[in-house]
Amino acid sequence: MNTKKRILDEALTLFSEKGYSDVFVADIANAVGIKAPSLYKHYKSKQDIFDAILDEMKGNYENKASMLNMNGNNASADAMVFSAVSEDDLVKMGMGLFMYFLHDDYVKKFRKMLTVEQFKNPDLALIFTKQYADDPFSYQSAMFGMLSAGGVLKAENPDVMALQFYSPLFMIMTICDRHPEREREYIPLIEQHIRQFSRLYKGEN
Amino acid sequence: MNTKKRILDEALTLFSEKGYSDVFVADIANAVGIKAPSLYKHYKSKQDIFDAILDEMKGNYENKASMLNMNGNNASADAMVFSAVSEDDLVKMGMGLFMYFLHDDYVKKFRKMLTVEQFKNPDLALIFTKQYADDPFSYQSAMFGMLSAGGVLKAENPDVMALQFYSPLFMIMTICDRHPEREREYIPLIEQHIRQFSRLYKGEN
DNA sequence: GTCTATAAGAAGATAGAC
DNA sequence: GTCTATCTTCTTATAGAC
Repeated sequence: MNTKKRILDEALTLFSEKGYSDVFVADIANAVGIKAPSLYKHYKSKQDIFDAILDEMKGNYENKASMLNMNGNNASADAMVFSAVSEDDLVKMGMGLFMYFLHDDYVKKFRKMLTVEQFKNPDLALIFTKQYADDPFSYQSAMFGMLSAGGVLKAENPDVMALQFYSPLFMIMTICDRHPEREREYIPLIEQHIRQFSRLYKGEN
Repeated sequence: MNTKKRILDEALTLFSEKGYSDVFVADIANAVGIKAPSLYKHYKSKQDIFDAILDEMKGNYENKASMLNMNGNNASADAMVFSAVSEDDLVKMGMGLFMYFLHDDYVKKFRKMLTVEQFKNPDLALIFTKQYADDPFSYQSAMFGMLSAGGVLKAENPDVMALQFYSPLFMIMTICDRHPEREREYIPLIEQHIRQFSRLYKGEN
């Protein structure tokens, strides 16, 4: 891989663990296998590296979001697919979403960087909330709304349904970011949650 | 208030917003209203201030946890209190917990500091998970278990019930930490969540 | 594009007067 | 206990050879 791209990858890895300020230009260079001054041939400053990571992410996100049907723009189309949703379908969808967010290396590192930088940088706070709250809520709320309207699920507030479906996934993801070794303990709980959710909301038509 | 204590308060405020590394000794001194060198008469280093904040928190937590019945040690006693729990009781308990966590100035600042320092410091990661996951889960799981056993709520997995009850509170708290102005939008959703939860799990005896 | 050498400045901490 | 002055170290960034 070319050096310019490798700098971004190593910098993201370091920023996600130690935060922007505790990563020194020499650390990034060392991870790439060059000396610090060489790095300035590729980026004009440390801040420039950070900005390039953000730009790269913005390019990636819309693609991934639409791939995962997470952007809330096409929920009505997706609801057709889910109109005959079973408990197993919901488990598959929820576990797939959870596992992707939790294990995709790039997604995980970027989320951890957002986590530790969010209060210093309002832009990152907005990105975090959009990617991990607003977008999932908006998509899932639309989906549960359709499923309720179709009688597949009970006629309850779809915003609340989305909150109750997604929050456990989000919360356990944050725990696993801190303690990857506890993943084994929590994965079964996620599946039990989704099955219990499905049972509780099963329509009575 | 004495200077030694004020240093801790101002340092916590700064650490919670900017993280340990981006807060300079001069910033803390300035917030207190003294010059940086004076600060070394009270603490021997910047790290010493951070450690003192942690020690102070450890002294506070057990008291507050037992006050809030959050430590999971006396759930059986509390379940008696809740054995005749109504939807309004559950709303009161959930909203009280949420509002306390979200608005208590000290609790909020300490949580934000844990958030931004968690990946650098394994001790902080453990404290975060204990205070915001393990302790609430253990208490609530015991409580819902009792309420299920007493027929007040359906006989479902109490660990999952605790996860589904508490995760939305936790997740919305993290959103409000980033965007305090969105609190007005989310508080009604929290209440709707608790009422919907209560209705879904209401026992059929 | 990578290196060594180094400038420029920031930040933690100490010395010593008051 | 607070101050001014200062030391030391660390960190970003540049200069210039190869």
